[in-house]
Amino acid sequence: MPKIVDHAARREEIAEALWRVVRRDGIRAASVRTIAAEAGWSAGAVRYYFPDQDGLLSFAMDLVSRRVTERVSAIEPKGNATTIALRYLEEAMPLDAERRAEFDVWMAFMAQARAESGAGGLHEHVDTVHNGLRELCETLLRSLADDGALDDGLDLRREAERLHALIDGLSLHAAIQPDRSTPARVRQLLRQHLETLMAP
Amino acid sequence: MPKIVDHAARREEIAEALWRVVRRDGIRAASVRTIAAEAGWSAGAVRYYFPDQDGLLSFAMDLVSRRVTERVSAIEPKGNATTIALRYLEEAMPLDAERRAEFDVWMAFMAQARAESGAGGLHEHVDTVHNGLRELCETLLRSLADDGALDDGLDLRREAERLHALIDGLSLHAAIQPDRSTPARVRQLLRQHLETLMAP
DNA sequence: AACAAGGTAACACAGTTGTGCTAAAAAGGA
DNA sequence: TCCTTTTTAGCACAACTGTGTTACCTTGTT
Repeated sequence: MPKIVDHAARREEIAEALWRVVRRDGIRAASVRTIAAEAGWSAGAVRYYFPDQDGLLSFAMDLVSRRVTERVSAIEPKGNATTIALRYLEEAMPLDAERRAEFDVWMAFMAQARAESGAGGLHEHVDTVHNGLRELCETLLRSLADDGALDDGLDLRREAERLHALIDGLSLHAAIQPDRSTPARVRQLLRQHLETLMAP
Repeated sequence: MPKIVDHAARREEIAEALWRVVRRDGIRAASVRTIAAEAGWSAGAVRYYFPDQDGLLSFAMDLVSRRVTERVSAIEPKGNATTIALRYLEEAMPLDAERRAEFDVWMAFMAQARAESGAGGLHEHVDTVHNGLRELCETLLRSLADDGALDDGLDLRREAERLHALIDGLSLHAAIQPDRSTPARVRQLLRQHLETLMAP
C-alpha cells in the first residue's frame, strides 16, 4: 500500500552523506541537520530512517567495513599464491580515491570509538574489523606456506602480526601523504616485504 | 605588578584538560565550557588564555608532539647501536598509560586534521610529525649501517619506510588492543624485525 | 474512489555551542 | 595608601544541537 522505497538503500545513501560531511568538515560537524542537508532531505526524513544520531553513526561505521569486506570477498583467488596474497592485501588499503575516503572516515570513527570505551558498540566494532584483518593475514601467509613459497622456520603467527602492522602502517601513510606514499610505492614496499619471507 | 601566573604552564594545564575530555568523550565533546569545567575554571578564564577554540585545539595538538619530542630528545645514546635504536623507537610508541593517552588524543587530532584539508594548520602539523618520525627511522638505520650491524645491500631508504610503517602499525595495535599487543609483544616484534635486517 | 499505511516535512523545546563584552578581583609597585 | 596591569568570572546573544510531536503528503490495494 505504501510508497515503495528501498529502505536499506536509503539508509546507505544517508550514511554516505554522513561520510562526505565527516570527510569535509570532520566528525564534529556530523549533526543530523548537516547530514540531512548534505543528503538533500529534511532533518525529519533522516530521523525517520535513523531515530537517533548514535544509530546513524554506528550504521555509517558499519557500512565502511561492509564495503571493504564486500570488495575483499569479490576477489577471485586465481593465479599463484603470492599474486593472490598481494591482491587481497592491496584491496584492504586506501590506494585510490574511493578507498582513501573510506579510510578517512574509518579513522574518524576509530578515534571516536577510543573515547566511547566501556559502553559503546563502536569499540567492539573496531575490534572485530581489526581481528578480521589479522586473520586475513594469517590465512594468506598460511596458504603461502602450504605452497612451499615461504622460508622454513618462520613463526607464522608472528609474521602475520608483523604483516598486519605493516599493512595498517602503510595504509596510514598512504592516507596522510598520498604524494609520497603513492599506490605504486606502497605496493612495492608490500611486495618486497613478502619477498623477504620467501624461500631462497 | 600583576598577579603572577606562569602563562605557558597554564596553557598546558588547559590543554591537558582538553586531552582528558577528548579521551573520555571524544573530540565532539571538546567544547570550551566542557574543557573549562574539566580544568576547574570558568569558561571566561579559559578564553583568556585561548581567544578562540581553534587556537586551543591546535595548541593541544602541538603539545602532544612536543611531549613526545621531549621524551625522545632526553634519551641518552649509550650502549650499542641496536640497543639505542630500540630505545628510541620504543619511546615513540604507546607502551604505557601516559603514552597511550597521548596516542589516543593524537589519533583524534589526526582524524580531525584529515578534514581540515586545504586551510587548517593541523594538517601541516601532522605532516611535520610524520616526516620527523621517518627521519628518525632513517637516522637510526644509518647509524646501524655505519656500525656494520646491518646486512649489506639493503636499500636504507626503503627499509626506513618499512620500519616507519611498522612502527605506526604497531602503535595503532598497541592502542586498539593493548591486551593482545602488549608492550612486551610489541617490543619483541620490533626487535625481531630489526634482527631481520642484521648482518648474518 | 476510498482508505490505510508508509513516508515526509515542519515546528517546538530545552539545552549547548562559540564568541563578544563588561565588570570585578588580585597583586605587586608607587 | 592608592594605582595599574593582569587575571578571572559572568552575562548576553544568536546560532545550532538532539529529540519529541504533529500534521500532511504519497501510494498501492481494496
